Amino acid sequence: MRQLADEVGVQSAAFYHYYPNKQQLLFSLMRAHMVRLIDAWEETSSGVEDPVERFAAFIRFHITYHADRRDDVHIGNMELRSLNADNRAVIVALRGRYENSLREILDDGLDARKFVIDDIALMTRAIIGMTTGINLWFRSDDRLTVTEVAEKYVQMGLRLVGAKKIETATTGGRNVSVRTKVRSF
Amino acid sequence: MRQLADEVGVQSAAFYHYYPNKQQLLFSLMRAHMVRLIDAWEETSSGVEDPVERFAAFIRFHITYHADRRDDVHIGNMELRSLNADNRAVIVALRGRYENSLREILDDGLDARKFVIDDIALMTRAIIGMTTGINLWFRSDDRLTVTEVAEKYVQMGLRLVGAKKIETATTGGRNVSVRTKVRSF
DNA sequence: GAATTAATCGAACGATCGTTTTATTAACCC
DNA sequence: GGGTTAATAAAACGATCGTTCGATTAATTC
Repeated sequence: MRQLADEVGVQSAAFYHYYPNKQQLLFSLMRAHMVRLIDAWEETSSGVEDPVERFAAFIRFHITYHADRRDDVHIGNMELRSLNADNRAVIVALRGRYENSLREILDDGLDARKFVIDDIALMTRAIIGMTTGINLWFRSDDRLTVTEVAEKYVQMGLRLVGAKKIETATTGGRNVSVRTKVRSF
Repeated sequence: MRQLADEVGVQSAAFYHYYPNKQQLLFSLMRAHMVRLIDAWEETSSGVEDPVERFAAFIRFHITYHADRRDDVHIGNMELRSLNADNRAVIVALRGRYENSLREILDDGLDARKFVIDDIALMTRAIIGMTTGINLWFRSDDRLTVTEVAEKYVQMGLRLVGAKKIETATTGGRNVSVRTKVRSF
């Protein structure tokens, strides 16, 4: 708390005027993050109807959002264990709501026979896992920009759900297929 | 330290006979875990030559190992930040070695024209992310056993790397395609 | 502009932290 | 079986933790 207060330029006691304790402060931060995430996706996705495009938009959104707000996401993922049972349940529920929006896309795409998916629940988790992993390694000064990474993940995602290659107006028609075979790790 | 000592049934001071401090204790645990992981994979994979089968074996191994040793893996992933720079570098290097073994499989499969991959580095990370995410949600009393989950992930993985469906002697010829469309989340 | 409330400070509280000290018991060696 | 080393215990150390207290300053209200 003293460290946080320092960074804000205030005494640690001042915090307790706004939050009853450390737990509540953390919880507020995490809930605010989740709400922002959900809102941002709903805004981004509004108007995109086709399941395939919606799916592509989701991956694009998820990756860029996670890359832009590394700290929020990191705390959101790592500090779940520091929440008490009640607070954790709230955050987990919000996360579930977010992940559900992906699942619904998969459902719709399946109904529209645009996707070929064996197990929707698993596919949802696979895609969330695949795209969230980004946060562990992505640095903006790497060989690829966020947008490039996102676009490559969209392609991988489409393959994963068994969609035909997307003919894109949204991505500007550049159906990139650059072969960047880099062996160094 | 007192809590750990309690669980071992000993006084906290006794620990300091074996480890100079808490940092070293954590580091030893994490390094031991990584070494076990790498060794286990090398044992499992020895003798499997075909890139496609090797790839399937990797996913199968990764998932079952992670499901069996949830605690080790959880500490390995979550406590990296608690290591000092030097120790962290060692663990990260070991993790890199492990992930490299997947990358080599992808390289080989690409050379043998068994895979279609745009960006090997990204594909490696996508697969690692996708399969490691398991740990966040898998519980052994879920609707699927570890083996079933692993097999489904193998199928998703094969799709991701653009491999033709695997004609399996190793999986016992059961080319399962059960359609478990479950809508509840 | 006096009264009230909000916001902050400096200092302290008790609890807990990683670690050390000192002493005692157990195991091993020639 | 006496001497040495290994292993543990009990107690304490100083540092840091989250939080509270009492006092002071800033802002707002009527």
